[in-house]
Amino acid sequence: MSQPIDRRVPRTEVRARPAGPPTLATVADEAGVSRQTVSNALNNPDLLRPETLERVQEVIERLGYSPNRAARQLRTRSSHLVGLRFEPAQEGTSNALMDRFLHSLVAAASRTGHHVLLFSGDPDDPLDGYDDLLRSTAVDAFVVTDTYAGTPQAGFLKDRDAPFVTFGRPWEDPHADHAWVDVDGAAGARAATRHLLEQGHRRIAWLGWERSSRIGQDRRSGWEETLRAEGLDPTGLGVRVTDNVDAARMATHHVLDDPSVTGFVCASDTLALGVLHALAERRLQPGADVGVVGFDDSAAAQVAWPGLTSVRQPLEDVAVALVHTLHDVLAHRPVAEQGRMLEPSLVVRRSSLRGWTP
Amino acid sequence: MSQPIDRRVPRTEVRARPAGPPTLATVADEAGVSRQTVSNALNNPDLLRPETLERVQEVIERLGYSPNRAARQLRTRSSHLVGLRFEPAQEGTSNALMDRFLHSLVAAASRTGHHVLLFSGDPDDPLDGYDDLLRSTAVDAFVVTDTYAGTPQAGFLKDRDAPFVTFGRPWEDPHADHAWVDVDGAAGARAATRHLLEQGHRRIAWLGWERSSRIGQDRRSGWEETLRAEGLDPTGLGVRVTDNVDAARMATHHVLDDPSVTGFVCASDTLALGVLHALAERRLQPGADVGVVGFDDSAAAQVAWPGLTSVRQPLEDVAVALVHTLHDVLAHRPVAEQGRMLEPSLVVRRSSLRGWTP
DNA sequence: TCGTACGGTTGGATCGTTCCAGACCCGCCC
DNA sequence: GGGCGGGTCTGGAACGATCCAACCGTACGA
Repeated sequence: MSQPIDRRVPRTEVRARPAGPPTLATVADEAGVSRQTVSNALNNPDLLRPETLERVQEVIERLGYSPNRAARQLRTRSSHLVGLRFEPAQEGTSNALMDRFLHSLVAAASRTGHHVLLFSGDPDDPLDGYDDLLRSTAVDAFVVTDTYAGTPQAGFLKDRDAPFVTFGRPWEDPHADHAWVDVDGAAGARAATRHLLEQGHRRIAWLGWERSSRIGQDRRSGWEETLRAEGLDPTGLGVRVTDNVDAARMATHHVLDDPSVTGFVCASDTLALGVLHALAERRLQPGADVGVVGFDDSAAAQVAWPGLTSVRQPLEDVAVALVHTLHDVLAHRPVAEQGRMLEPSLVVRRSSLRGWTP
Repeated sequence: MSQPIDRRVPRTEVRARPAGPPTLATVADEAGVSRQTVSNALNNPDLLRPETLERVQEVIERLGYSPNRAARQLRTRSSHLVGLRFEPAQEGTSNALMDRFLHSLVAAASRTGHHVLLFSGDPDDPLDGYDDLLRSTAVDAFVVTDTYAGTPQAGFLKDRDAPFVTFGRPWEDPHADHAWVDVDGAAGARAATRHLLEQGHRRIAWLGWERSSRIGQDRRSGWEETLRAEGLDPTGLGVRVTDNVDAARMATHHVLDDPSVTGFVCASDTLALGVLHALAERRLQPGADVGVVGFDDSAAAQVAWPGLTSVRQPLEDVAVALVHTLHDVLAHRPVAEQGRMLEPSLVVRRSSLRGWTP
């Protein structure tokens, strides 16, 4: 009878070069210290004697060691991932917000050692996808962006006490106690309207969305109160359409049948482009004949002829604020400000300037 | 002396409801089976007796159990995450490709149980960010999108034998043996040029990028060979500028000083919008007077006046092909086709149609 | 001299899953 | 009746990190 071969590998002996990347144990062996010491070198360097720290760091550097995320995640219960449900921009609208925002978010998150995990979900179910990630403890927190009317995500996530921050204030429930960051749309519309007033326009129309859009209502209120503050009557100058170029184009023709109207403030760049289309069809010159201002400063606004003045959201700042807030939330620290409102700025191009010629 | 309090918790006893989500052990206890059996119910259901399977599934459903991703990732060494380095679209260009592509990728990946992890990197170092994720075994594979001249990522990743697929063929090295998916830019330019020929144009200019852009050269070749096939001479009709509206606008004016030119095929929508600007300045009508075709069918093309004809990349199909290929690569299966070339399509709008009036 | 406090370090246990080897039960065949 | 094989299920070990309790000198004060 042959002896069974002992395949066990003694733990303390130096093993053959492992197949995968080096582990913490590899580093510890190599540096002649224990695993805990290496761990401390990474997470609590000030606990080590300087020369020990240096020696360990040298080995880490030399072996190109990075801690295994899965192991760390399993032990610490934090993945350093932030989940974001990613909806596509609708075709036919110029919503390039997401691109800019997303990059800002990725950059801001990376500064705190986090990554962004994208997921999708059934467009008809705003909650789809969240639960899976939560139950499998795949992400530490969520950034919720599509906070349209109702925002069921907030309640849903709070019920499971999942950490999250919304980009968009809680419209429905002003006493909601979750953290949020938002851009002051009314202030943007105020700036846009004031700008057209300064250009000498008196009859300035509003082209916006249906009444059900809280964001749209907010922006509209900025237009309305600016006109009133100037002693002007907005009655009959506010129009509501769906967010699409053609609907805006047709509505514009209707508005322009009243020749006294010479200015348009729009709830989106898509709508503003519709206004520009109508002007082109009427052979009116944007800027000189009619002033037009859009909203969001999308890529389309930047390349449209003759250059579309637009309200620009400070998405970089939004991203930084979101990450900052998440940081507090994750540390179970009381969030400094529960809601942070940021100011948009106006990017002036020729569509609102009187004195230019093609 | 007081006895030290024994704080140990007996393993076999039923513990109080745990704080976190249910684990595999919870399910096993509840269903009266071992952990392995629950694991099999999830990963190899056909190993279980039907009634056992059903019982386990019922408990899983009832407790709302999802496997902990970190633990699974640690054990199986696969995270089900696909890394994508996310570069922002340049301001002032209308590159809305990323938005559409990204959503398609997220959707395609989710169908195979994968998520997309975004990371950023030093814009000056195309390799930055990859190594960290690799060494910490945070992602299973990469999708590489920015395969401009050189594509150092491919060599870098192959050296560490990290699984990856590129969106973009290996221009520099046609014998590179990594998997890729790409869109046939020359075919797109051919379709665009043919379309303008069908509209009756004979002198059709090309507005493209510098010679160093391989993608640009590829697209240009489609224009050139289509003209030649028609017995037309492209000499003097090809112009190279940087990808920005104003450069294109000025170049267009220069080209239009030769009144025989009545058509433009452009390497990007940004350039095509520059052509439209020049036409507006000359009071020429797009479509009727001069035919214009862009490339990429960006959001700006869709909302520009009077509607910009453009070559549309099948990004949804690209994403599906990428994920499909990754699937093979990850299974260490020989990839069916090393490179997959997809055909773009032409979206016709009024900028290239003769018979329309504002 | 001894107890104590403390910085630095150690090995074992643990997170939740899958891999592995083997146990058990049943029916079948010699 | 015993051996065999296949279907089903079990318990221990492992993945690679961090948490924890304890250990070991040294310095200090009583």
